[in-house]
Amino acid sequence: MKETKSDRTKKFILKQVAPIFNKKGYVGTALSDMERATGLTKGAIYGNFGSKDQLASACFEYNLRLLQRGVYKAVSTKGGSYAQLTALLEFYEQHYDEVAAMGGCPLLNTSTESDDTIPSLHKKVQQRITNWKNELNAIVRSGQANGTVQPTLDVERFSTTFIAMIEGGIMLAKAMEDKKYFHHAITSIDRMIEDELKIK
Amino acid sequence: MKETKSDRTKKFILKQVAPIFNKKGYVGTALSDMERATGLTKGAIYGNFGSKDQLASACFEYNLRLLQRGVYKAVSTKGGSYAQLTALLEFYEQHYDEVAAMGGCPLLNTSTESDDTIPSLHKKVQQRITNWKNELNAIVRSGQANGTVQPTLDVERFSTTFIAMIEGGIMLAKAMEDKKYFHHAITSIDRMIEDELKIK
Amino acid sequence: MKETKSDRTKKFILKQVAPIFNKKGYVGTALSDMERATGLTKGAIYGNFGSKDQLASACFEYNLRLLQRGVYKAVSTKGGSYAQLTALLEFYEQHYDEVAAMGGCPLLNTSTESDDTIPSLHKKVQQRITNWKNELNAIVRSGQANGTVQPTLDVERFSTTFIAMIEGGIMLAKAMEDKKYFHHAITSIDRMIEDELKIK
Amino acid sequence: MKETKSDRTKKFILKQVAPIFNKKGYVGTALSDMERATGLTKGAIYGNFGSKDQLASACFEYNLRLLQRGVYKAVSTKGGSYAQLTALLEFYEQHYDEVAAMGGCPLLNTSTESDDTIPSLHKKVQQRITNWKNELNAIVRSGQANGTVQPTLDVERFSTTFIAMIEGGIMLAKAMEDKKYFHHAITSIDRMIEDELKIK
DNA sequence: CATGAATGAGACTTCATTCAT
DNA sequence: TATGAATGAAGTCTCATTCAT
Repeated sequence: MKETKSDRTKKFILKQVAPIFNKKGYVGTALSDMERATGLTKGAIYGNFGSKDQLASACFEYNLRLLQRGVYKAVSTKGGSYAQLTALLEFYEQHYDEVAAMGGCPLLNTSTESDDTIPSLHKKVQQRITNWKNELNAIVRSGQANGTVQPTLDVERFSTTFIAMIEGGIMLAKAMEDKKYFHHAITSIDRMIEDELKIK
Repeated sequence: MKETKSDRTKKFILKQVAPIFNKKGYVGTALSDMERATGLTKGAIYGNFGSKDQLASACFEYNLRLLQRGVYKAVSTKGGSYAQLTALLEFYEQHYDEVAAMGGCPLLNTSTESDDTIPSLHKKVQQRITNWKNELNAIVRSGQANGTVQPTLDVERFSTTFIAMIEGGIMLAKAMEDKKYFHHAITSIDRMIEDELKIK
Repeated sequence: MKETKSDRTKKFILKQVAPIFNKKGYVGTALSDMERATGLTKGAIYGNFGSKDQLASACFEYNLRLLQRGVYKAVSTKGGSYAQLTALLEFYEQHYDEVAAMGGCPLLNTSTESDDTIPSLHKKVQQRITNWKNELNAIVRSGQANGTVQPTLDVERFSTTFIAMIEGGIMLAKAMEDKKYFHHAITSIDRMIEDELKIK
Repeated sequence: MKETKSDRTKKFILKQVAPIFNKKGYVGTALSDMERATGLTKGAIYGNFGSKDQLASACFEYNLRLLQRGVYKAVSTKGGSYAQLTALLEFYEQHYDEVAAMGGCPLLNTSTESDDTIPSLHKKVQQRITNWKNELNAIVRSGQANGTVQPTLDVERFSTTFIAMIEGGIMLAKAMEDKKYFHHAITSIDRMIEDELKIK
């Protein structure tokens, strides 16, 4: 099946509009912003996505996929829980500037804006967080299974904390406009792995 | 000098409007929302605060003061770094429901909305984060001074991570609508204190 | 009868507000402008003048009286039509800068703003124009009576043209921000007197 | 290129709105007035003109073009300075009722409202006055060149006075609601031509 | 598929005015 | 008298959305 013209336009719109949504938020992003960014008319945008809502959802997923694309590559080549977790941390640290430039982590941004007000986005956020957590869980549990990770570890707590530190670290670094805050978070996750996962 | 009627009205407006700003954000909160919440007219609101901007700033500070009022009390009665840090964690955990009910942590919410778009709020967020960090630094350093805390600890990293975990934990718990995610963060901070601060 | 406090306040308000009305017009002048200019509150202004309308009327008269005060002095000391007319022209020319600084001729400004929209002011404008014209008529007719002015002159046309040139000259000078345009008008009136009034 | 729908709507809006601006002034004309006059919505008006300011400017030019269209025709068919000047005066006199009906001379109205407050309009007024004056200058100077007009005449003063009398005359006639005041001005210009331009 | 033009609701803000104190 | 506080209407402008072409 060939890629239709519509498919190409859709992708183009997403590429231009997704970072705006991430920076200015759902309510803060106007269709006029999108017209400016794409050079298309409102009509064209509505023709390709049925509503602001649907476009916002698509942008949210586009933004996340952008980040995840690299993650999979980084992790999948490694064997062993520690190698994979370390690869993750390295990946995040290496790509912080990109994330900052696109307006921060879409999960964090969308989450704080949508949780009390925009159910459709809120639901998507929940799914993504659950996925992320499950992947971390899997990595750690495989380590427990092959005896390289502390069997008594509360895996859920570890994964949750891992995510919390990444997101909290991004929030701090973005707010303070200084990536050292994110670096601190990464270092602390590393220490947590050392202190809580390693078998001494 | 007595409390004027204007003072009372201002406080009343803040009390009614601050949680709305925290839930719906700066852009998402309309003056019509405020009219509904206060029973006052736009004119009255503008008479007491000069603009949406100024009211938003005042609400941000109101929301934070609300949280901090209890914190000071909780911490100031304790002696010793560990007791103070533990008191903090206990306080946060005990008040999570309130924070969730008011729409989450104002620092987190305001930060993610304002960092790319609303300079006046962004600046206030930076100040508050800096304050919070400095207070944590002070607690830990006094412990180092009296020999109860690891002298080699990177205090800045600890405080930063502390905040990141609190904020990341709130974000997760609110997004997932399950306070256990916040509890995990608290527990992990506790472990971090055990592993990194305690002298063995 | 002593001047009451109310009288003093009224005068003070007029003095501060009248030039604003002249510059910004009736619709363009807001009560907030008046508060700023007087340091008084809306309530005080309403207490002394019952409405924006009444205050505007009072300001119109205040502005005109300001101009006329000097005119009377300048003319009344002279004897003879020519001397009086020349005194008038000299007076206008000497005071152009003041008039420009106060925002132009109140008659002209109020006239163009009010003629299609504000009956109360429009009526006052008509009265003032009529007065002005009658005074000019009287000067010229007394000259005709004592045989110093052309008896065949159409006095009404002369007086009308006199006023039209003064007002048109002010309009041009203010619009072009160059008093030479007013000077031209004065010169032309002088020539008109020479050509049409003088008996050769 | 055909006339687009937008062009037609723009013209329609101008036609309906321009006289309102001329009568009620820039500040006095509200968007609601325009909605009423056109039957269009605010959105439609803003879609065709970007702001009240731009629409006001366009209306000012529309109003003037309306007047000038006839002037050119009237003058261009005549040869000789006197014939042209007389044609002008005749034209003005014949069209006074129209001008009165549209709210007076746009140059006069816009000038007195804008000179202290609306720079964009003020600038346009200056340009138009300059043009008008230059055209009159050209007519008179061509007469001087071919020896039919007094060579010693101060042409600038003549043209300036011509305009001042037209505008002053309109102001008086509109204020007094009696066109005889304008007629007087026209007659006086005629006399000025007789007395100052003609070579005896 | 995309545009151009329009809508109607609602945004933030300021207006003239009132009235208890 | 004058103030402080409030009102309700109206101001300009932008919003998301629709639909004929």
